[in-house]
Amino acid sequence: MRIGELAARSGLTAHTLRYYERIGLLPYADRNRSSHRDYDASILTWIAFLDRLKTTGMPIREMVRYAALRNDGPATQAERREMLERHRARVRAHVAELQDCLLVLDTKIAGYAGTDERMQAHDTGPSGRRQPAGTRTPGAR
Amino acid sequence: MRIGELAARSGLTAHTLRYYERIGLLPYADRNRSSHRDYDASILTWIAFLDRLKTTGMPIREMVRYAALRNDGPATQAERREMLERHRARVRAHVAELQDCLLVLDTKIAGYAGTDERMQAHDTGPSGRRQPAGTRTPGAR
DNA sequence: GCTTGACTTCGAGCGCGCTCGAACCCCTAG
DNA sequence: CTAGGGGTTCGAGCGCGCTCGAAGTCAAGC
Repeated sequence: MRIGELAARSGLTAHTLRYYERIGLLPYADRNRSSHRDYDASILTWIAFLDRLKTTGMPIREMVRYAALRNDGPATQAERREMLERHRARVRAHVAELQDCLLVLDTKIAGYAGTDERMQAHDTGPSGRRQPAGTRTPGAR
Repeated sequence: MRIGELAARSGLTAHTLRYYERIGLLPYADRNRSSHRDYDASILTWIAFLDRLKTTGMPIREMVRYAALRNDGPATQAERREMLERHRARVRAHVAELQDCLLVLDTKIAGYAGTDERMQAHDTGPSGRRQPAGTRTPGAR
């Protein structure tokens, strides 16, 4: 597989794939006689994993470190495992934080909903309330 | 409150606070006779909310847009609400994606754990396993 | 034989979100 | 009167993760 096809199948651009090779995220690819990169399909698995690390916010230099360890063979497994465990802990913490923020967003949005109701009530006159007033969360901004 | 104290209480630097004012994230602060910014404590609530938006990955230019709408008064409430709803949807999707990634990480880490056991079994000989294999939770989060 | 298009290397540039330093001002305490 | 510490504006710089363009090579199809 050449770089164009890998780009299509991985969702990265050819530019990015070359960049990743340059910085050591992807192993140096074999070249054919025209010095075009010739990829094995198995690289897709690795790229997919890198994508997971990226999505979860691992900095590139850390991914590079992981890639280097992987390259160094089985002796580095313990260290790789520790890296992933540390990373997992960070991601879990981040998810918890996001869920916290989601609650805040919910409250805020509920506050706007309450305002809508009051405006609607105003528009349609004192007797025109469509929703009971109690729907609004009192502490909402 | 002057900028130094606000910095201390908000966790941002004075440099960042000035930057935020410059780009419109924070309202233009009143200056005292020495042209030092003089903040009201209520600004802390707004900064805390901005922090939530930032944590959840809202781009600054969008926060600036939100801040501008807020500044324009009640007429913009519907639009602000929509912004927050769209943002909430993105955050929820992102959380789901992260949870997906966590499963992958779990699997990967479990794989390394399996290797550890095999290595330990090898180190200590066929009869020397320290932990029953069943201790390992295969699908653990 | 020529065009086309996918590739190569190389180095510069970009968008984001700050971060920092220079040069200056003002207030207070010793 | 002076030193120090906090503030001011302004514009440049930085780290990250790409992104892009220039200039050249090569193989296939007309």
